[in-house]
Amino acid sequence: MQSHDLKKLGLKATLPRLKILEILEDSKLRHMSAEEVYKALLDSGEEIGLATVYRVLTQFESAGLVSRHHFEGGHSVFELDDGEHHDHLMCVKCGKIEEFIDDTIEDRQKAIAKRFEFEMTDHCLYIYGVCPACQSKLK
Amino acid sequence: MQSHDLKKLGLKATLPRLKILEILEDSKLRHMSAEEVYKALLDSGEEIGLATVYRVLTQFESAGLVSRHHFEGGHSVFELDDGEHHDHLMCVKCGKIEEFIDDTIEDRQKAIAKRFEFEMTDHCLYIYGVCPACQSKLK
DNA sequence: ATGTGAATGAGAATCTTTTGCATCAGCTCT
DNA sequence: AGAGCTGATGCAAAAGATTCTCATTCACAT
Repeated sequence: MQSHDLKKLGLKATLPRLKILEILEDSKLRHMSAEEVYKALLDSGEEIGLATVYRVLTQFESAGLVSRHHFEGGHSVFELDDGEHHDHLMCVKCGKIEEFIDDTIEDRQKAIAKRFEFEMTDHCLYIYGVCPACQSKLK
Repeated sequence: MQSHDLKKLGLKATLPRLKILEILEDSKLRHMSAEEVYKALLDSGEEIGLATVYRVLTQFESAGLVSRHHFEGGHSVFELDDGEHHDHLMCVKCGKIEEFIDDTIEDRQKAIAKRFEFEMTDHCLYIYGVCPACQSKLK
């Protein structure tokens, strides 16, 4: 992501914003909490305040750059939004996350929103379970 | 719910637990935050501490009596669990919640968990949108 | 009725997120 | 490149949600 991309979204291309984007792009974790982003910034030698991380992530969310999820723990995690909607499958033991898309489910959701006459703005599906690796460990 | 039902679940039939169950059963809100349960208790003249409300709700969750959801706001809401799984459709303007079940979606979810070899423990689907009433208001 | 371990209440503590405010840094216009 | 306006940042304090500590009380088997 280049600075002019931020500008297109009406956001000044400041150093904190660029660095946070960089972290989100480079991290092997696709889903990071604000705290994790903050720690990653410190690790890469950037002095950026936690409050700024929260502010920037929220702005990115409004701009459609990232999406925010509330998994079972309660607190927010963020992931870069590539424009492709997808749903999540999460291991309740180790926290591993798999992503998937299912057109049948997407269609049914639209049908349901229509049946209740809701104008759908968003939707999310979380499946929780025990991943193969953790199943083996338990034996 | 009678006191012997709590005992069956391995929970002593204490006054706070009985009162909290009563609130959950009687409230017109199917989904209540801990704070809302606490206020309802005060309104009905019960002196029960907020910490107890949290503890009891968590115990009820473990016992399978209630389920906990994290809607977009982030904080927890609880609803009595009648054993019937269902999903949620929520108005982002007024907070109104509709419930539904869709067997097709349920089946697809199982198929997806299987494909990733996850042992599914739970799942939830939230559809967010604007309800009919709020759509009219906006015009 | 009585004893014992579990449950409660009150407040402190913790965790996550937001906010106020003084300072600083992008960006636009010379 | 320089000046100024405006929004962005950092820090610390605040706020909101939830959990924990611990002394006291209560439910219930005996």
